[in-house]
Parts: sequence; structure tokens; C-alpha cells
Amino acid sequence: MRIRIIELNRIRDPELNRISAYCSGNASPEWGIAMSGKRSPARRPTMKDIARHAGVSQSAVSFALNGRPGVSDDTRERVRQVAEELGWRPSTAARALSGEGAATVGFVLARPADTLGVDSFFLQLVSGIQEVLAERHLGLLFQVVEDIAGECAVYRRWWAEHRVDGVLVVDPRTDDPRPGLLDELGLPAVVIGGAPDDRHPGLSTVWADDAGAMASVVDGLYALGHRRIVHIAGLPGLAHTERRVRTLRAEAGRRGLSEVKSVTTDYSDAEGAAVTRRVLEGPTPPTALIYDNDVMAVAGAAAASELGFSVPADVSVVSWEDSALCRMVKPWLSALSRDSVEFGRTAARELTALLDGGSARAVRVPVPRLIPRQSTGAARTP
Amino acid sequence: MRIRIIELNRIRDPELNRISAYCSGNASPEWGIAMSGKRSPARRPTMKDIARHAGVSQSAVSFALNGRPGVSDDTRERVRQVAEELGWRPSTAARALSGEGAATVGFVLARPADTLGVDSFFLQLVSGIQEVLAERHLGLLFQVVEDIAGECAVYRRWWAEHRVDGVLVVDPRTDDPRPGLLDELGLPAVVIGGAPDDRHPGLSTVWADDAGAMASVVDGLYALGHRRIVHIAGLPGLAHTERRVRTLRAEAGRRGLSEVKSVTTDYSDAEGAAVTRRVLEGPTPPTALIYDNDVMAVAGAAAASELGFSVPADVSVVSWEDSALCRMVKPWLSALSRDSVEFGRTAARELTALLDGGSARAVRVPVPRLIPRQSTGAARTP
DNA sequence: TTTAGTGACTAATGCGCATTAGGATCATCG
DNA sequence: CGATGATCCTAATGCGCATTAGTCACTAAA
Repeated sequence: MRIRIIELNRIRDPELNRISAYCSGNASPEWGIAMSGKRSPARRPTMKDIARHAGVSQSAVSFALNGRPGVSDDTRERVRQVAEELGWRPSTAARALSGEGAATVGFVLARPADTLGVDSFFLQLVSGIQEVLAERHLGLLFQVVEDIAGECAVYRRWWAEHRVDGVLVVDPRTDDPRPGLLDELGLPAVVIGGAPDDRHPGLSTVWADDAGAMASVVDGLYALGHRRIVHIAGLPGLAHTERRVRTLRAEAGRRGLSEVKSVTTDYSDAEGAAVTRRVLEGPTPPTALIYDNDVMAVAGAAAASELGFSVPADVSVVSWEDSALCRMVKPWLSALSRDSVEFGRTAARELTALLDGGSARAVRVPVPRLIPRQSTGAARTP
Repeated sequence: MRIRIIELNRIRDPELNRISAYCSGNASPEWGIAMSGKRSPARRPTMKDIARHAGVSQSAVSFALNGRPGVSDDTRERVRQVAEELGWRPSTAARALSGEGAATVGFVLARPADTLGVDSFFLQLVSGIQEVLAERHLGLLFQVVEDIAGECAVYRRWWAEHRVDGVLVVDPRTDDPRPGLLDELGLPAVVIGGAPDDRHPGLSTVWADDAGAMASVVDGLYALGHRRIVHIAGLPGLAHTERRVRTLRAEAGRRGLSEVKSVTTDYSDAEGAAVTRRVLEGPTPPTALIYDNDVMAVAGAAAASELGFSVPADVSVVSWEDSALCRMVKPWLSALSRDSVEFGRTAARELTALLDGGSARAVRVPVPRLIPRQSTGAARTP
């Protein structure tokens, strides 16, 4: 049916080839499908088909399938069965067009392609997000861009194209343009990892208490006798980096520790190792290192060993991210563990709540727990 | 405008809350947006708006913006400018509905959530795919499912919902139900990592020559004097696993090596280490180990060291996947390196070609190169 | 017996866009 | 000078669905 139409179009307008996408899957390039013996691709059933099969009007079908009043229980059941038999599913395009939203949620990852390294966090996060979205048949539109500007452009485009009903924002920054933009566009959004923000009451937030975690890590290290601590932090602009850095400074101040500092990096193994070398080669090397991710922790621990520092005898190492990596090196790295999959689930749940008309709120997920392994120990008393 | 409509609906049908998604972004839960002083969210401009501003009919706008004949160059330019000013973008829903396809490509990852570990391959692959799709404003719909059956269900749903124009299939298996299904649905698809398959001429394939790579690895190890080689392979059902296993057997047969074998695993660090221990503790331990991914290689190398085997003096290690991981352990692991991002780009390009009406084909990407590092060396002569 | 009311439907409309079928207004040619 | 095309536009239609406005038959109330 559709095929024939395409053929006609083809004849009338030779350069019109976009439509051909529909049948290119198993069509020969010669447009011979309908004529050749080959089975043509199955046709999507529509409500009209259901109506015909069930002997009612389209509207009745719509009422029946959407649980609206206006049809008898008998008819409703019959329509449902026919729909089932035909394998009908509502066309998201048509639904979106008639005001229902696109049944899709957007997720943008802003980082250069070559920076996409060994990082289990995002895949797990996305996996958790999926789990919740899938239950409600919501799709996840995923995009990787170079930077925040690109991310904003994507949001604008998605909004203008009517592609998504809401978005999940990751890696919030201090002075971030995204919340404002999303507010302006009226696009429901959940910020993952951002602290609650009064300026954008329309956005929900799902966040971990980095401050609390940092405080407890410092507590632990202090109790082990560590007085010189270096925090090899992540990207400087990120909100959670700032929170950690600030908390570390506060904790140090509270205890009167002067040789405690944070150094920001780009999260790469290379910088992690480089910074480690730099601080350990200084006049008064730290006795404890806190790394903002597992990759840097592993690279840093290796760098320390190379310099002749024994872990944990000479220097303790804590990874702010737990993964298989931490158990793939010797000594096993003590790490702050959080459930990234659950984090994703929570974020997705908040977004669906928002889509259902709920009001925005800030949800705090459990403080990451420190899993003590072999890389932390008492500070060597000088 | 829309707001008012929603309010009316709300009054008539209190339990109708799906529509609310549109304004929940910055709407108070009280539906007071229109009345309150707050700026209501911007409204999407449509072609009607453009037509009004430009003083022409909607059709003229359509012709102008789609490069169709029927409007003067003057008008065309004017319309384009207005569209630009208004920040207009075609509604994908409307486009899809009028037969243009959904401007979206699907990607399903079939693996249990907890198996989503440290794996840079997929993120890089997706990143490459994105790069190509983004150029053409094609969206990527991403979904994680538990298994192949779930994946098939997703394809069916996407097809019935008219959500995607084509899909990218990863991890092809021997005796895979997916190509047949996609053929049946007439959904254009590119199989990533599968060998060319005559049975489904409608599907394109992008694949690496695992056989060639395996042969060259065996060549290299043989030249170094290795005669007892164990291949710690990935999942048994996967097409590329089978290719590698078969090739290894053939190569061994060709050289008359009897102590060469493959052991399949689940790709996890745990199994990688376990299998390593088992084979090294046997009566005649292998002198070379080939791991099907970086995670197992690292875990395996560590396990070997723990057993007292020195790498590479006692046993050589090759990782069939290069990543930062391979340079994060000592000794650095020799690895087969491929450009996953480019792999993704190639796959995406094949799919867009298919969507443009091109015919299916099988594209071979370059054979992965072996990067010799510190983990491979001459076999200890017994 | 008329009137109002209700339950169960069908017809008709709009969403935003692509496309087709028709006008109008010209210039060109026989 | 009227017929024939071009050229440039506008009106109208359909995609698949949700929704609104009828319609019709039947029942309960007045």
C-alpha cells in the first residue's frame, strides 16, 4: 500500500528520496519490492484498522484504549483485544502532535569525544534512568556534545523540534547557564548532582551530600593521624568539585591544619599521576591523597609507588568513586561508594513526577559510604 | 494560549494530568501561571507564525524552507529570515506524521544493569555515532535492556510506535534473532561487529577482521617462541568471539600446536582472574595469554603476578582492547588497538546511507593493530 | 404524553507539516 | 488577440491520534 504510493511519488519527483527510508530495509534499490515476490515489510496498524476490525468508530477506539468514558465495557474489552491482536501501539508522533508530549526524555553529555574514557559512572547512571523510564514507555534521547554551549544549543533544538518532554542535566557548574535556559524554555528538568538552587524553583535536583562525605573522609584520615592531605579534585567549574573543595578547606580550618589543599584537574589518569608526582616530590609530601575519581586514584597510586612511596605505609589513598578498577590494582583502593544505578533511578523518578505535573523538589541521595580497603592506614609518625 | 486550554481541560476532567507536563517546568502546582506575574514559557513557533510574519501562505513557507520550487527567490529568502528570527525548527512529530520518518535512530544495549562495568568501548562507539548523526540532526534513542528477547521487544515497540527510522545493532550472535526480526519489520539496520551475512541482504554490516587480527597475534607470539597459548575469550554466543575462537583453532592446527585453546567467559574481571588462575595452576601452564578485553587482561595479569608468574618473563599477556587501563598497571599491557570512535562513525554513516535509500553493504574497518608494550616478550625456553 | 436525562456511539476538528490541486498574473507565440 | 505556458501563490487534504460536538435510542420523571 505504502509502497505503491512511494512509487508514484518516485515517478513524479525523482529527487525526492527521503521517503525511501521507509522501505530501504529490505527493498532492492530498484523499487521492485511490490512486484517482486519478496514479502513487503509489515505495515503499522493504526486505530483506523482497529476500528474496522472491531466494527466501531475511531473515536470509540480512542475512548476504549485510553480508559475514557463513552463506551460500554463490552466494546472496550473487544477493542482492547483487537488492538492486542494487531500489535497496535500508539504512534508517538501522532500523540505528540495532538498535545500529549513526545514521550521522550533527553540526556546530554557534554565532553569532548576523546575524553570519554574508562568511566563506569555514566553508563550505570543511564542504566538506572532507563529502568524507570522503560516502565513508562518513555524513550531516552541521548546526545554527546563538546561543551556547555553545545548542550544549550541541543536543548533549544529539542525544545523547538518538540522532541523531548523533559531533560536530565548532569555535571552542573557554578554559574551554569543551563538552569536558566531550561526555565525560560519551560522544559521540565532534573539536575543531577547539583545542590538545591533557589533561583530556579522549577527545576528538581537530585544530589549527594558531598560536603558530608568529605567531612567524614577528613574525619577518618584525621583519626588515623593524617595532617597533610591533598585532594586531587576534578574539573574546577563543577558544582560538586566546588562543594568538596570548600568543605575540605572548612574542615582544615576547623582543625587548624595548614597543609591541606585541593588541586583541580581534568579527571584524566595523566593529570592524576602528574599532580601526584608534583605534590609527593615537594618538601613536605602529604600523607594522604583523596582523588575525585577512580581513574585518577589508580594512576596516582601507581605514580606514588614509582616514586618509592609505599601505599599505605607512606601515603594513604582514597578514591571518590568505587568501581571494579579499585579492586584491580594492588593494594586495593579504599573508596567512597555510591549506587550510581540507584542515583539514575531516583533522578528519572523525579523527572517523571515533574512530567506528571508534580512540583519541583530537591532530593538528597544517601551519603556515599567509605569502603576501607588496603590503601588507607595510619599516618607514619614523622 | 495553550495554558488557558489546559485550564479548561483541567476543569472538565480533573484526572487528566498528562498534558500538564507542558508547563510543569516553571508552573506552580496551582495552575496559576497565566494569572501570576511569572513569565509563561516561550511558545514554539510554527510555520503558521512564519507565514503570518512573512505575509504568505503556509504552503509557501513549506516550499521555501524545504527548497521546493514554487516560490520566488525573494520570498524564499524572506521566509528563511523570518524562520531564523523566530528560531523555528520543524516539529519532528509533525514531520514524522506526514511521512518523513522520525529523524531518530535507535541503539539498544542488551546487558544486565550490574554488568555495566568499566567499559570505554560503548561510550566511545556511541560518541562516534553521535558525531555523524548530529550533523544531520538525527536523534539517538538509547535503551538498556536485560537480554536479546528484551531487545527484540524494544525493536517491535519502536517500530509500532513509529519512533525510529533505523537501528544500530551491537553484539551480534551466532544464530541471532535480531536480523530476521528487523528484516521482517522493514527497519533499516546496521549490524556492528557482525560478519557479512547473506541471509539478510537488507542489513548493512560494519565489522573488524577478527580472524586476521587473531592470526597476526598468534603469528607474533609464535615468533617469540610461544607454543602454549590460552585465549580467555568473551561471551560464547557472540559472533566475534566465535570468529576469534575458530581462527585460533585453525592457526594452532596449521602449526601443529596442541596446547592452544580458548576459554569463554562473561568478560568480567572476576572471571578473567579465575580462568587465569585455573590455567596457570595446571600441569603445563601456558606461556601466553590473550584476553578478549582490557578488564580481564588487567585482572588476569594481576592474578598471574599473585601466583608468582612474572609478566612477561613467565607469561606474556595481550589485551584485545586498548584503553587507559592498559597503561594504568605495571607492566603496561600490550594491546590490540582499534579506533572505537571511528568505528561508531562508520556505522552511523552506513545507517544514514541506508536511510537515504542506499543499498545495504558490508564495510570492513581496519584490522586492529597490536601495540607492543611491556607485557609481551620471548617465551621462556623450558 | 411530553420533557429531560443518560448511556453508547459517530462525525468532525485540530495538532504542524508536506503535498497536491487549483487559481491568478504574467510573458510568449502563432 | 486569444491560446499556451510559466511563474508564484493559496486552498485543501491527509498523516494518526485526542477531543469536542453532536446523534440516536431508550428510560425516568413531570
